[in-house]
Parts: sequence; structure tokens; C-alpha cells
Amino acid sequence: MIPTELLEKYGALKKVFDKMAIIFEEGNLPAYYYQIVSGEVKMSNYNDDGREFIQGIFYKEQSFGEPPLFLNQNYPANAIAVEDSEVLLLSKNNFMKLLEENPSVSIKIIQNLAQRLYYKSVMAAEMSTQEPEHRVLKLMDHGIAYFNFQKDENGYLINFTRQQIGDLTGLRVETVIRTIKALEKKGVLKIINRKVYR
Amino acid sequence: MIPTELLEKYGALKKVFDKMAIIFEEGNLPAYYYQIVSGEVKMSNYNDDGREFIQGIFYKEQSFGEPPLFLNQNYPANAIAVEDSEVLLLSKNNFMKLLEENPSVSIKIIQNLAQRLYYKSVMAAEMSTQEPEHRVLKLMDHGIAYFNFQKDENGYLINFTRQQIGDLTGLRVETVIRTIKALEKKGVLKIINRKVYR
DNA sequence: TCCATTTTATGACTTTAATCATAAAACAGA
DNA sequence: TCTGTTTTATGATTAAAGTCATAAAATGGA
Repeated sequence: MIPTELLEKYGALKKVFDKMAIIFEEGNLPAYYYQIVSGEVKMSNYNDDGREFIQGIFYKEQSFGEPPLFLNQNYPANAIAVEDSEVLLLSKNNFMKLLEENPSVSIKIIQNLAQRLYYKSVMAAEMSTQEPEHRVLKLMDHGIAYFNFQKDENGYLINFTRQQIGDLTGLRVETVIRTIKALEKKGVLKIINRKVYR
Repeated sequence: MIPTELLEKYGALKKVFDKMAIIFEEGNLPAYYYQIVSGEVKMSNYNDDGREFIQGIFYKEQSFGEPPLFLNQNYPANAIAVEDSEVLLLSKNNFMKLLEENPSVSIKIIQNLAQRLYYKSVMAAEMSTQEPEHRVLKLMDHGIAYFNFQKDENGYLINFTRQQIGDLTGLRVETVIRTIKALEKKGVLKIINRKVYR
């Protein structure tokens, strides 16, 4: 989102996180601005009995973890590399200096936060209605617009596992599997050797 | 959040909305920046069978409805006056000009969006865990920090109706009533002639 | 002050997703 | 290629919130 050269000009350093590596943890105070160069990162919570809720999944050129950075609050979730990933880290002070000296970046940040707030609003409304079919469809349609789903002759490939869909919608795997089957029967999506197309 | 004088300098006009009046509707394109002078506004969705989900409640000096304004997207929810309210409206063009010419306001906007994203993240994780007691408590504790709950000798008065708590947490009124009773029995909150204190 | 509406409350019952158990298929690493 | 792990899958059962019915208390207008 912020050009790499600009970040590096302010002293950003590239760091490599192996798959599964923890980038930051819930409860800690933010110290850096994070922007992905390559790979995939998820932000998620684990509740008392180990159940995961995925707040969001981020891909190359996307940033994550800014809200608590701006607010001086503890991270409300963990950031974990889903794949081997390269991430640019810029210390808070330097990031703030970058913002001050480059007002156009502020607008970018605002738009990015607005986008994520929009997603959260839509999903919150959807999750409260409780109907699994609604939740799953909304997530997929959102993913088509904002995650990097690829289109081929069968439609958009939803490249999430059933478990991930469950963790993003607050449903259990079995429920997701049964829901997807039901949606296929209704003809609103296709399952071609276990992969879901919409 | 943005000083009244600054908004008025850029041509903002004060508009009065009676209790229950619709300020904007889901699906419409944004045209204004909205900031409350007095009163109370809720943003909410109604699903197919008329059930309401409250995205958030806003009070004096707070703004609402900016994300879609920045993104040129349709409103994902309705804004409705909960009480008779005065609201400052500033047209999109003038608002953008204000932002460009007053970079410090951008930082305010960023912090505000970050705060709301933080709330949504916490509630989303909480709502996915499904346990009513968790959801209700989290909402109350959030409310103590961010809504204007008043403290007296019994603790903080949670001035939401059971119905509102339900609409904010995705639970039914009866469930909220039973949950609050259970929480009282556990001693984590007080009910004094039907009012809830925490 | 009176009356209609809203809010809180409670019990009975129903529905639905979670849970538990189990297994086949696919995948990844040695 | 073999093997352990992950992913998808399905059936049976359970638990828990939703639904429905009903009503008392509180509130707010007229």
C-alpha cells in the first residue's frame, strides 16, 4: 500500500517469517508498522478452549495491525504467517514521521481502514443473523472482491479450506461442510473435486 | 471530533432529526460527512425477517458513516436518530477539501476509524465464540470505556435496554434477560430495580 | 390521571448447530 | 514410495439458544 521505496527511505527493514511463525501476539503493545512483501498473514484470536477466530487474512502489499498502533492499545489478536512471508517493518516513530511528511499517505491509510471497517460491518451483520448459508456466502462474495481469488472456467475458486471458512464465520467445520453441500444443491456454487467455485 | 467552527467554515449545515427519523439508508450512496451536535444516533441493519442488528451507537461530537464516503460505496447500514438529534452535514467535496487543507484532521479521522475497527475486532471475536455471557459482558465493558455510561454508588449504569443489548450482540431479548440474570447470580453485575450496574 | 406502549420477565417447547465418533481421500515431507 | 497429517465427509446425539405464549411492571403521552 505504501511504496516500498518510501518505507525503506524511512528505515523500514525486511524480515522473513516462516510458515506458522508468530509476528506479534495478542496483548502486546505495538511497536511497528507491518506491510507484506510476499506471502500470507492471518490475524486471529484463540478463545479459552482453543477455538480460533480469524479476524482477517492479508496478502502482498497489504498492511496489518495499524489500529492498535495508532491508539497505543494492546493488540486484540495474534498475527501469524500462513505461508513463508517477507514483511517490511517500520518503527512507530519513523512511521509517524513518514505520515506527517507525506500527507497523501494518510488518505491511503484512511481508505484502507475504511475498507476493513466496511468488511467488519458487513460480516458482523451477517454473523448476527445466525444462518450459516448467509454467512458462508457473504464471506465468499466478499473474498471475490477483496481477497485474491482467481477466476477460471468454473467461476471463482474459493481458496479457503472448510476449516478457514469456519474460523472466519464462527462456524464449526462440519457445519461449513454441510452448508457448502446444501448451497451446491441449491445451485449457488459448484464443488469440483472438493474445491469450491462461485 | 472535528471542531464545529472548522466544519462551519467549510459550509457545514446543522440539521435536526426527530427521534426515529432516518438519516441515511442502507444501499444509498454517501453524499455527506455527518457529525452529531446533540442527541443519539444508531447505525443498524434489518435482515429479511425484520430482525435488527445494531452496528454502533453514536453520541455528541462523534461522526458516523465515513467509511462508505471514503470508498464511494453504498451504505452497508441505516442511520437512525435514537433521540431528537442535531447533526452537522458537510458535503463530500467540501469535506475532502477540509481534509486536504487541514492535515491534522486526517490523523483524527485515522484514530477514530482505528478505534471503531478495534471495537469491531473485539466484538467479532466475542460473537463468534457464541457464549451469551461472554458477549454481553464484553459489550458492557466496552460500553464503559467508549459509550457514555455514568458511574454512581452502585457501579456503572448500563443504560441500554435488554433489546438493545440483544441487537448489539446478535442475541434475542429473552436470552439477554436470562443471561443477565445468570450473570447477576454469578455476582459479576448488579440488577437494581431492573437497571443493570457493572 | 389514565391508557397504550414498551420493557422486563418466565415457562414450555422446538429447532439447529455443536459435539462426538469414525473414516476415506488428499497432501506433504522424509 | 511410504507414512503421518490435514482436509473433507457423514451419521447419531446433545445442548443451548430461539421461538412462542403470556403477563406484570414501568414508562410516556394525551
